[in-house]
Amino acid sequence: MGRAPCCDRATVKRGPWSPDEDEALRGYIQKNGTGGNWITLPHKAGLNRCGKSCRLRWLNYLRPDIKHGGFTEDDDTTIISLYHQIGSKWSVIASKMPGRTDNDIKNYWNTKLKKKYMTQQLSNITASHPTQMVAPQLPPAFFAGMNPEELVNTADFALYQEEQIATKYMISATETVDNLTGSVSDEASSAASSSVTVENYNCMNWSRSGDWQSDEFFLLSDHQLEFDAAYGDNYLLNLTNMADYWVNFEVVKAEGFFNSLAPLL
DNA sequence: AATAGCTCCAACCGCACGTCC
DNA sequence: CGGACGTGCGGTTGGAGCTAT
Repeated sequence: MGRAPCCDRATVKRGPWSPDEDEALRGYIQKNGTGGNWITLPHKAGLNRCGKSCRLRWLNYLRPDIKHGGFTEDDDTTIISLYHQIGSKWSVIASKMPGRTDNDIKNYWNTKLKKKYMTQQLSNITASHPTQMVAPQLPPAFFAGMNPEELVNTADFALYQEEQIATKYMISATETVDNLTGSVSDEASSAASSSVTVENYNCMNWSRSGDWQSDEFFLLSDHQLEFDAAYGDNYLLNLTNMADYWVNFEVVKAEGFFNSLAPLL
């Protein structure tokens, strides 16, 4: 059984806030503060709203000294740097940027900065990833030689799972980078201009032949970079080596390998 | 001018965590 | 100790406005 909702959705107002509601909330909080209880606040303020909705409206919009939009190049650099270090910890990132809300930064990231960041990272990858791939020494993986079943229920298993998934995508990403005949920036800007939503990246057939589409390119790059952000450059390097190996020598075996892992993933 | 596609962002949702009783 | 409750967070959605065809 799920947890009971914090308020009755059938009776409280939802959706966009009216100017009157904004004024009622602003006026009440400026006069009385939040009282440390958002659940009872809407009733006291004469608002037919959920407490969570009031809190969100105050923190993200009505609170004094909030900056909306107008992100500068310096802001971009700060956000990208922090994202690279800590990932999508929007509240932490917002805490480093006075006047900015986590929601604002998150939206800005998802609509603008993400593409900029990915383009930067892809440029780095292609610059450090020559077309002539080099077979790495074996074993290339962190967990090579270990029995996956032994990792089940251990703290490492989640990382192991992610490594397998990441490896799968690194293979595709490596192929993608190598298959690009035009410049990366051209491909990236082309992809960025078309908003592509792929609902389930697992549906991708990683071993299929044919030309790569821009959405696939970005999809793969996205995951590649997420893992990079999560585990750092060394992790990316290892995965790149793994991908090189599979792509160069073991494509067929790799497919079987991943199929055998499927029950564990 | 119509409309289909895209971008942007306010707001919602559900989960995790901390606190209180 | 554990259940109830409030809060904070990241992910996601819906729709208004904009742009391209």
